[in-house]
Amino acid sequence: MIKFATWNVNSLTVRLPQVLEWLSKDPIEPTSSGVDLLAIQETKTTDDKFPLKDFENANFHVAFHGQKTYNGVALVSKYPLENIVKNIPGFDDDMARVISATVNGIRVVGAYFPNGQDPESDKFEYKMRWLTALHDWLKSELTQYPKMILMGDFNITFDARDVWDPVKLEGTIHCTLQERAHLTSLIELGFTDSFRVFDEEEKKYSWWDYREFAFKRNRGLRIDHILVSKALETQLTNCVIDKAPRKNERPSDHAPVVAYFKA
DNA sequence: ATGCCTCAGCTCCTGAGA
Repeated sequence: MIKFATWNVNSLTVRLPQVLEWLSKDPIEPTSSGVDLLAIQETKTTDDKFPLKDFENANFHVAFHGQKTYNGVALVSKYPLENIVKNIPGFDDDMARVISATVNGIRVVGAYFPNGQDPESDKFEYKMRWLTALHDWLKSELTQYPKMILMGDFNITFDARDVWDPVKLEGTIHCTLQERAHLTSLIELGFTDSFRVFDEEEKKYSWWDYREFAFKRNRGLRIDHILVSKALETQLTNCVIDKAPRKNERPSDHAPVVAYFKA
């Protein structure tokens, strides 16, 4: 059994105790061991301030790529991380959004997709360019690494099932046709949305606004995803969103997503 | 309501998140 997870922690400095606690046991079976690899987004810390020792003391290998105030990604793994690559090679970007490594023969790409803010904004235009660059890069990466997992905070919903009020939010950020077309392009490279292999229910989300008691009212979006390549999908046995950490006293606005694989 | 909550930082307000 191999367990891979993704979690936008909204500041690793604030969430470190929760992350270490969450890593200590399985999200479904508390008596079972914790995940083997966690992709973290929004560490919001520079590399010199990354809590390396805290993870090493807990026997984890880590790879991180951060910056001041915003963004920042990391991989936390029980197994050594090989061939670490930061960001999208060839794409000029001053934001720390992607980190990749190979673990047990599986290529792992952890990504914090741009938010986009508003479909009319410059940030949305950047999001579109970033998505094109990611697609083109992964197309060639897949030929080199048939077993690949692309996971993180995508900041895109697949369809109405991923949106608490699809009518009200139609065409707004995370729900536009342009964003979803890019997501479809990624899928067409040969990826599968792990969550929908097992869960076809509506109203299952990975993010809830801090305001208006959105979590309590389950007004959320499913924007955190684990995509697996065809060669890896044969090993996929389950995928769940763990809402438990969202109930913590000082939670991230995102919940972690976990995918399970047979060896 | 261009808000509501949370986080970081050139910190007592602002930008960004989603």
